[in-house]
Amino acid sequence: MATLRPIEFEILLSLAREERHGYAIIQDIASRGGETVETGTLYRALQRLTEGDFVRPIAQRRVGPGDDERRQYYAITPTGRHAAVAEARRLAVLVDAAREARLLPRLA
Amino acid sequence: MATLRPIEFEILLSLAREERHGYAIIQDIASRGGETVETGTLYRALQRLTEGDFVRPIAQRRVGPGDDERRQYYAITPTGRHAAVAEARRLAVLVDAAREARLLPRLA
DNA sequence: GGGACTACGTGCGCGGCGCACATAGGTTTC
DNA sequence: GAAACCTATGTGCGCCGCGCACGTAGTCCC
Repeated sequence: MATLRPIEFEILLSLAREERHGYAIIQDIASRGGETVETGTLYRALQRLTEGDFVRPIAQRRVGPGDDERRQYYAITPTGRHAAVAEARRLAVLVDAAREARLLPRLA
Repeated sequence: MATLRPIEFEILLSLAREERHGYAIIQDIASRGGETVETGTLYRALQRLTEGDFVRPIAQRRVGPGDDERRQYYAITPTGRHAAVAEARRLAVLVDAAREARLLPRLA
């Protein structure tokens, strides 16, 4: 498959830590970077990732206090994890290159 | 301005090291990552970057042996460098997050 | 003389994304 | 108590970035 889109990598990264529902992914991404992810962008990206078997919707969830039954939880698949690792490596190389170009300080 | 597109960051990163012409940028990017950048994609991205004052076409060049007069050299501008630094920082944060998610080994 | 490489560029179509909007229950604010 | 906002998921529409193909043209190699 081609390279993951930035938004797709963000989603996989979010799900690599723990299973999350769509809205929680939006908040997680917002808490990291500054960029706000539009709902349309996110839910459609989740659809693509599901179709490509990078992500798997979780059938059911215990409904405890504070749980919203509207939520659809997602988990990362082995395929998704593999792709995320590859993309993370690519980005790490890019960051190293940025250090060599003195865009970032060495050993920060 | 919005976040730099991946291809735009790659170009700025390439030009941050030294002034280059379009075709040399393609080769530079190809030598780093695996992805081949299509000519249409690159030259149009260069146009956008020029219009946004991230990059500046260099008027003239000494024509020595091995120099091709068809070449159009580009240099990164202060604006472009600033944007590239911001993007590099964002990516570094992302890579750190990938380490925390155990997608990458710590201290690699 | 056919092919590969260098170098820059345009034309076209697909699809991803931003923005707006729909729906709807819960909570906070004046 | 109504208006505003938050949570939560999703669709519709239009712009435009990108991949792919193609055009042009010089050089070099066998």
